Amino acid sequence: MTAAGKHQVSRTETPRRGSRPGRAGIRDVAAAAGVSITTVSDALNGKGRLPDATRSHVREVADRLGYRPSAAARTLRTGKSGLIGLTVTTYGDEPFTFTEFAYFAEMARAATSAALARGYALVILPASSRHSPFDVWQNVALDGTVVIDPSDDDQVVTELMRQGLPVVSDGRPSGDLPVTAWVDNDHEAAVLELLDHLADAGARRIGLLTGTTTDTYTRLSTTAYLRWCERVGQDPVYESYPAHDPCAGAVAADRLLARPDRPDAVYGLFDPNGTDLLAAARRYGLRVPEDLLLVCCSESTVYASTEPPITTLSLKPRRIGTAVVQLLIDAIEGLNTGQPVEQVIPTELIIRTSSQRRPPRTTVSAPRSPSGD
Amino acid sequence: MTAAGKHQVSRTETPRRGSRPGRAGIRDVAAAAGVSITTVSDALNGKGRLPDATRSHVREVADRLGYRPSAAARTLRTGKSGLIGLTVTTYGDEPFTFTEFAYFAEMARAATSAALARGYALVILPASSRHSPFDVWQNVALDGTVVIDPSDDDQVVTELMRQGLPVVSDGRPSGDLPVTAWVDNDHEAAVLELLDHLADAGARRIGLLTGTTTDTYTRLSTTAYLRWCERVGQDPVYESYPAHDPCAGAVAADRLLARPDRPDAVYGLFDPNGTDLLAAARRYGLRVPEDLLLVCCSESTVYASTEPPITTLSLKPRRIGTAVVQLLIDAIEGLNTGQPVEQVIPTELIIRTSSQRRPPRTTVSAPRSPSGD
DNA sequence: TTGAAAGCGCTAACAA
DNA sequence: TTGTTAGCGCTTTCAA
Repeated sequence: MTAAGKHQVSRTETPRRGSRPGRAGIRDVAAAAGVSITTVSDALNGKGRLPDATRSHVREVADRLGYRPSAAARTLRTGKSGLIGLTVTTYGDEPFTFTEFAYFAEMARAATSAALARGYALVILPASSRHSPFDVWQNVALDGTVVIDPSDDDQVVTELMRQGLPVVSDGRPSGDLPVTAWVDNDHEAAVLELLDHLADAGARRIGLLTGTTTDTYTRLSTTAYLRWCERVGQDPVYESYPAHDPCAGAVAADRLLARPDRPDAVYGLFDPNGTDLLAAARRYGLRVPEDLLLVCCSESTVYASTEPPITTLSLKPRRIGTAVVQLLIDAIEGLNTGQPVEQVIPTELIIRTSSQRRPPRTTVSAPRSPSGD
Repeated sequence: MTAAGKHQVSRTETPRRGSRPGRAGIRDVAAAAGVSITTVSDALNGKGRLPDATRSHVREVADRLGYRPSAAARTLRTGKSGLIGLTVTTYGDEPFTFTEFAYFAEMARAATSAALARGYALVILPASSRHSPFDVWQNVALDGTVVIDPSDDDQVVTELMRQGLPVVSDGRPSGDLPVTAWVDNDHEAAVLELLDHLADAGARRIGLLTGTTTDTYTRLSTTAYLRWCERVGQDPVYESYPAHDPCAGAVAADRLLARPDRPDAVYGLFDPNGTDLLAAARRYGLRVPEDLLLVCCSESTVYASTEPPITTLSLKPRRIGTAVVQLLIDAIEGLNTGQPVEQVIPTELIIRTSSQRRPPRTTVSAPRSPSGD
C-alpha cells in the first residue's frame, strides 16, 4: 500500500467535523484504499487513465465501505442534476382532473420510462409557482422541464427559459410563449377525419360535446368542427360545459340529446363523454349505432368493452410523452441544433361498433321523450 | 449605501471564474445591496434578526437581479433536498402495469399533492437499482422514499434503510424487511365482508378470479377466500392468471364461467376483471345480476356506468397515498416517536346493481342486514 | 499514472 | 445588527 500518510485525510481516527454520521465519504474511501480522492473519483466514474488494478482496488474498497457518492455535491459541482420537471396543473387540492386523467397518466408513464432509459428521473411539480422560499420550485435543481399545455403567459415557463433551462411543452404554446421545443397532435386534421368518418357512416347531423375552457385543444377542435359544418352546409349543434367538472359532462350530454334539432351522431371531446353519451342515449331510448353514432376522444380501454364498443380518437399520449422527453434531454445534452423544434404526432381513430351504422336504412326519426321506448 | 467596498465580492465588474453565466449568485445580490452574503441569506430565508428595512431592501435587490438560490448548494449544505422518491415497478419498458394502473395513478396523485402541500416534491424512480454509476438512484439526493409493495428481500429498501433514509411502504412488508412505517388495507377483512355481502344477496357458490403472483395482496385475498369457503362449507371455485398480462384476464374469466361447477357469483381481484367478467357472462348468455352476481376490486369510475353498474371494492388509494407521504415526511422531519408505525386504511364496498339480486333498490343498505328491505 | 488544490453556491457558527 | 469564515462532498484543472 502506497504512502497513505501523505494524503490530506485524517490519519487520526476522528471523523472530520460536520461529516455525515455513519456514511463513508470519498475521503474515507481514499484513506482506506491508500490513494487520493482524485483517484477514487476517477476510478469510480470510469475517468482518468488508471491501471485496472488501481481501479478495481478502489471499487472494492468503496464497496466494502458501502460508499455512496453524494448526489448533491455532484450536482453542485457539475451543474447537472439528472432531474427533469413535469408540471401538473392542480385543481383545488388534486393534481390534474378526472377528464385529463387517462391521458395524463399514460403520458406521464411514457415520459417516466423514456427519462429513466436515458438516466434521468422525473420530478412532479405544480404548474404554478408562488414567489416564496417555501416554493417547491426553489428547492429542486432541474436540468429542464416538461410542461403540459402552458397558458399564454405562463410565468413558470417564462422564468425557466429566462434562467436558461430548456423547456419542452406538450401542446403547442399559444401567444408568443418561448419554449425550446413542443410536441402536439394536429387536432384540426384529427377532427376533420373523424367527422368525415361519421358522415361516411351515414350521419346527417353531427353534434359536438365541447368544453367552455379556452385551452388550445378545445379551441382548435371546436374551430375545426365549425369549419367542417360550414363546408358541408350543416348547422352546428353543440353543447359546452366546464370539462373539469366531472358531473357537468353527463348533464351536457343529456342536453345535447334533448334538443329539438337532435343530432344523429355525436363527437365528445373529453374522455368520459363516451359513457355519458351512452347513458343519455339509453335514457332517450336511442340505440347506438342505429339511432345515434358515437365517437369520443379517449385513451381509456374501457370503450372496447362497453355495450356497444365505442369508437375513440386517441391522441397517442405515450408517443407524446416519449417525444417530449427525448427532445428535452437532447436539448439538455446539447444534441440538437438550437432552433426551435416542433413535432407533430399523428392521432389514431379506433373504429368500433358505435360509429358503424348497419345497412343504412332509416332516416332520422323525430325526437322522443326521455321516458319513451 | 453602506461601505460596499469592504465586502469580499467583486468590486471589479468581472464575474468570478466558474460562475454560472448570466445568473446572479448570492454574492452579486450582496454586492448590489451593499450587505454581506449572510445578510442576504438571512433576509431571503426569513432567518436572523434583521430590521425589516434591510430585509425588504435585500429582497427587492434580489428580485431585480432575478436571483434564484441554487438548490444544489442548499441541499449540499443543509443535507435536505425536499425530494421524496416514489418507486415504480417496471415491466419491460413500461412503469407499472395495466392492472395496477388505476390504483397506482390515484395513489400517486394523492401522494403528489400531499407532498407538495408540505413543500416536498415526488421523484419517480424504478423499483430496482443496478449497482452502477449510471443508475438514477445514485444521482438523486432523496430525503426519503415511498415504496409500493416491496418484495421480501427488496435490495433498494435494504440499502436505503442502511443509509439511514426513512422508507415508508404501501403494503405491509413481508419477511423481515425493515421499513420506517407502512400503510395497508386489511385485505382479509375486506374479502370476508364482500363474500358475506354476496352470500346475503343470494349467492350459493362464489367464484374467485385471482392472480398467479405471490404479492401480499393476492396472497392475503386468496387465503381469505379459501378460509371463508371452508367456514361456510363451500367448495372453492377459482381461476388464476398472470395479472400483469392484460389479455390473460379475459381468458381466465371465460374459463371460470365455462366450468361445470359454474359459480353464481364471482369476485375478481383485479381492476379489469369487471368488464372481462361482464363480457364473458354475455357470451354465455348469463344475465347480471339475475344469473350471476359480480364484484371486482377497482378504483375505476367506469363501473358506475356499465350495463349493469358493477359493485366494486375500493382500496382507497387516495387515502393510502396521503397517509404514506405524511408518515414519511413526519419521519424525515423527526416528528414521530421512532418506533415502527403501521396504519390500516379501511376499504369501501361500493354496492351497485351487479351484486343485488333482491328488489333493485338504489338505496345502499348495510351488507349484513338484508332483511331490512 | 497520480495528487494537491481550488472551488461549485450556499448556510451557520462565531465574531465584531 | 451585521460580517467573516469554514466548510457541505464532490469534480477538475494543473502540476508532479
